[in-house]
Amino acid sequence: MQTYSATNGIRQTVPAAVAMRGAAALSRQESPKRLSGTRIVLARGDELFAENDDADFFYKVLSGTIRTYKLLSDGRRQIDAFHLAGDIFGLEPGATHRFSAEAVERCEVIAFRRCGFTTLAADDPALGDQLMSSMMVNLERAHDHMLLLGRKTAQEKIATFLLDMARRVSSSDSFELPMQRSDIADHLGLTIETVSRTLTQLAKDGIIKLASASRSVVLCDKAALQRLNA
Amino acid sequence: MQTYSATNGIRQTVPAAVAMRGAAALSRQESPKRLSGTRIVLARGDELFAENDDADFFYKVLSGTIRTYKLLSDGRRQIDAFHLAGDIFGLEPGATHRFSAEAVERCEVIAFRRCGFTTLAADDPALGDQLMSSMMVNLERAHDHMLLLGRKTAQEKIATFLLDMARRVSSSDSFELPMQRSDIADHLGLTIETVSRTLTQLAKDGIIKLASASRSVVLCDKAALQRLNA
DNA sequence: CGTATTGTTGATTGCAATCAATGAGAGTGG
DNA sequence: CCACTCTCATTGATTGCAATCAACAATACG
Repeated sequence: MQTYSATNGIRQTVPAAVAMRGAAALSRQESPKRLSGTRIVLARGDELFAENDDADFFYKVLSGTIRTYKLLSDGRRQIDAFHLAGDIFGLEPGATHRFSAEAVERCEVIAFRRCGFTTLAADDPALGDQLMSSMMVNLERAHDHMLLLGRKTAQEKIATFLLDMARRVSSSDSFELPMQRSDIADHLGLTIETVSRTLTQLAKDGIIKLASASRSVVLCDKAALQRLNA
Repeated sequence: MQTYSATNGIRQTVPAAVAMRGAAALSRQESPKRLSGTRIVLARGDELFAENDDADFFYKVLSGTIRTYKLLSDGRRQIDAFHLAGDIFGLEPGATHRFSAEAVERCEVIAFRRCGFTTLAADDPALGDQLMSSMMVNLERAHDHMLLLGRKTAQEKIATFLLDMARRVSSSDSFELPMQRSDIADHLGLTIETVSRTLTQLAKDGIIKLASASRSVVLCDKAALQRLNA
C-alpha cells in the first residue's frame, strides 16, 4: 500500500491523483520490445514507496531529489541516501522494499518493472551493465557513508556532506541545498541543532557562506573542507 | 600490490608462499568453459587486498571470516562488514578497491577474475543472477548498518550485532565470536571499552552469557535483545 | 496579515569517549 | 615448570561532544 508521511507525522494514503498519473503513463508508454518505464511526477513530500511495500519496480531519477530512509519503532530516522538525476535505486534482493522513498522536492522519476535479471540483461546487455554498475556505485556510497556515520565528528560529517553535494548538484562551488536541516541531520546521524550550529561555525570561520534563505551555500575554502574530510 | 598488516602495524609484502599458492591454483584450475576461481588460504591477520589496489578480482568466502574496512588519515577505522562462508565481496564499479580486506581468522576464499559483467552473465546466467543478488544483499546489509551507526545507542548496537551474528554463524543461540573487541568496536562505531562494558551489562542483566574466554556467547533472552533491536 | 513551518541560538544534560590501571590468557624461552 | 612478555579484555574515574530542553527569529504560505 502506498502511503506518505503527512506533515503532522500521520501516515496517509497517497492522493489518488498521484496513483492515477502513474497508471496513465504506464499504459501510454509501455512497449513490448524494449524495457521502458513509467514516468511519475512527485510533489514535495510525496511518498514513492514505503518499507515492506512490494518491490515490483525500481526507479531512476530524471529530476529532483529522492530520499530513501529507514525508521526505528520510536521514529528515529536514518536517511541512507539522497538520489539525484541519473541515480537508480529501489532494486531489492527480496520481494519487498526494505526502506521507504519520498520526494524531497518536486521530482520526476521513471519506474521500471523488475524482472529476472538475466532475462533483462540478455534483452538489453547495456542496461544490464548499467544496473550492475549502479548497484556497485550505491554500495560504494554506502561504504563511504558508513565511515562517516561511524567515525567522523559533526564538523567532518558536514564538510564531507557539503563537498559531496557540491560535486553532485553543481559544477561550481555555489549551489542550492534541495533538502531541509532535518533531512541533513537524519542523513548524517546528527540533530538539526548540531547541523545548524556547525554550518554557522563554518560560515563564521569563512570556510563557507550561507545566504539568508540558508538553503544556498558557497564553498569559499574548499581546501579547508577537504582537510576536514580526510 | 598485495600486502598484509603485520602485528607490529608495518605493512609488508605477502609471504611468497601465499602468492605462489594462488598462482599454482590458478593454472591448475582455470578452465575456458566455466568461470572458475583461484583458491587462497589466509592466516589470521593476512591482508587480501588494500584500498587503492587494482580490483582485478572479486572474492567468495569458503570458510572463515573476512573484514572489509576503510581508514581515515589519522587511523580511525570503520569495518563495513564481516564476510562469512558463502558471502561475495570486493566487486567494484571502478578499477581499484575502495576498501581493504583482511582475514579475521584462518580463511579460505576463492578469487574470481573480474570481467565484463554481461559477457560473464551470458556465459553463465546463474552466476550473473547470483552476483547481482549478492550485490543487493550487501547493499541491504549496508542500509541496515547505516541505521545502526547513525541512530542506535550502544546497547542497541550490541543487541543488533549479537542477533545478527547468531543468525549468520550458528543455528543455535550459542556461538563463538570470530573477531576480537576492537573489530566489534570498529564495526559498530564504538570504542572497545564501551563494547566490553555493554556486553558485561547484558550479562549482568541475564540477557546473555559470556564464557571466561569471552569469545563464546549464549543468547539467554533473545526476546529482550529483539526489543532492543527494534 | 496571521499562522505554521523551518532555522538559529543558548543553557544544560548525558552518553559514550578518553585516560588510566589492572586482570587474564597465550605463547616463549630460560 | 615457571617467570616473563605480549596481546586482549575488563573496570574505574573523568572529560567532552553532541543531544536535549527551551526560547526565539525568520521565512513561507494561505
